[in-house]
Amino acid sequence: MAEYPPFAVTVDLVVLTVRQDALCILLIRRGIPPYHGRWALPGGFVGFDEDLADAAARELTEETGVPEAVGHLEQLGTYGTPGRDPRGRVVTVAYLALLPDLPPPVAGTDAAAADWLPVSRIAEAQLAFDHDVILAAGLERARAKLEYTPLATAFCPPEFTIARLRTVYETVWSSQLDPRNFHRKVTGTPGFVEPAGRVTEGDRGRPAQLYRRGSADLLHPPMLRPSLTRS
Amino acid sequence: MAEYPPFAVTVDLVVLTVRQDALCILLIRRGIPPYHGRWALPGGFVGFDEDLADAAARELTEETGVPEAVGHLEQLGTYGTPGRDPRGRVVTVAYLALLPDLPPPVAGTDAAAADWLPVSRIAEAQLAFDHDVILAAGLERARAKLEYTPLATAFCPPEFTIARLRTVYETVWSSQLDPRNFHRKVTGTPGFVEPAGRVTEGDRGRPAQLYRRGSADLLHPPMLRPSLTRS
DNA sequence: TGAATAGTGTCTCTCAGACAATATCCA
DNA sequence: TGGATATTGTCTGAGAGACACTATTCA
Repeated sequence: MAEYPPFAVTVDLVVLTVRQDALCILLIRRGIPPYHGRWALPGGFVGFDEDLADAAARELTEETGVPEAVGHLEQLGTYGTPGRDPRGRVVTVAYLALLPDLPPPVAGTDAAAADWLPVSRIAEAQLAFDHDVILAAGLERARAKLEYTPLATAFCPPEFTIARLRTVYETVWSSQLDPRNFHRKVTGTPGFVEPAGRVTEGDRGRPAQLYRRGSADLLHPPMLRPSLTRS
Repeated sequence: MAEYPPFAVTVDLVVLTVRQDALCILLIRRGIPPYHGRWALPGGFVGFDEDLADAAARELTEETGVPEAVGHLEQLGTYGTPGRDPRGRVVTVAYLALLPDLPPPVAGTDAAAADWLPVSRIAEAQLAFDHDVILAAGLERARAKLEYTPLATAFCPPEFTIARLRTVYETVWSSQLDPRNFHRKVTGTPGFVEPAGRVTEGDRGRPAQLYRRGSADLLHPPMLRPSLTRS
């Protein structure tokens, strides 16, 4: 292998959550060059004896403190254009994480600060490296996956109401959904959710049934984005 | 960067085509260790100043001789489990290529032989490395993408009949489709195909209109796999 | 003419979307 | 009681699947 050019391999994370009716992403403010002071995706180098998915899970836990079983983590794509990192030839494997709303993150060792930012305000943020491209891919992946998988439940706590699930869809898709049709569709899609047997308390209005994530990993029929329905 | 572990980065290709009503994949028989004599995905090391997609396109052209504009090439996923390559720490970025039927491939420099194998017979083939996992991912990606994109046209020559497009779907999905409903659906989906204005000649039966790929890159409504319709 | 394939029309069933109506809580 | 939210029911239109029927070629 000595005759082949050495690459550095990193993982970067697009960590999304829904908080206060806004789709938010976990970013760190870089404390070291390059891009010192800029917002960037959390991430880091892959250990020589470490699997890629393990490295992503490790970084996610380091940055957020969430146990690995919570939420959802999947590979998003790999970015390796020469020159994307001024330090050398760095190929990064991007992962997408979907998490329920969490307490504020702890700053990692190489981060001056870490915080949730609404994705609607990312345009002003001037992300480091090619992280704007990676983020865009993560957002589109998340929006698409809500259509045909039950991954919206990854944004929710273990038990949640249909209305909570609906706000997840509305937030990620930036569109309003009819509460009545949504309710019928979710409960009518086999394996999407299953009743927890309990109800909410203390809110305004009629108490809502609580549900847990179901066993399906593919939705039939899928939930369709209103914006794409018109052809 | 000197303090970070050096990786080798390769690209591997899942190259699919439809020939003689069988879904086939381009494989090379390895002429050098490791896995000497085994079938493997075509691929190779990424140049130090080369973009990942460029490396994939280069390998594809080297192995098949097709111009880059023909067919479809997209990133599939990245595989980097330690130990997946006995030569060292190799991370491979897999790409998926969909091509029209082509003349037999030319053997590359590091391949004792290259040939199209029906995917139905891959189980016996004992692929090298973790290429069976990568192939499985490529097949599932291809099957899924036929549902909501016009990529079935990538398996066809520039001008094709609806029946030809239908055999592509039937071959990739391993299921029979009603010719009449298929015709109505394809021609009724805006941007999927556009008439070329010519018809076939010399075949049995009524001549068929020829079509070209349309401008859409997403199908609304999508084509749905019969096997998944039942829920 | 008959076999073969291309393409159209029709029917039914399911489902998405609009929205009325009912249920059950809190103030 | 009135406001708010949850949940169910009804209607309509679009589209999928089944399949009869017509169109056009070759042998």
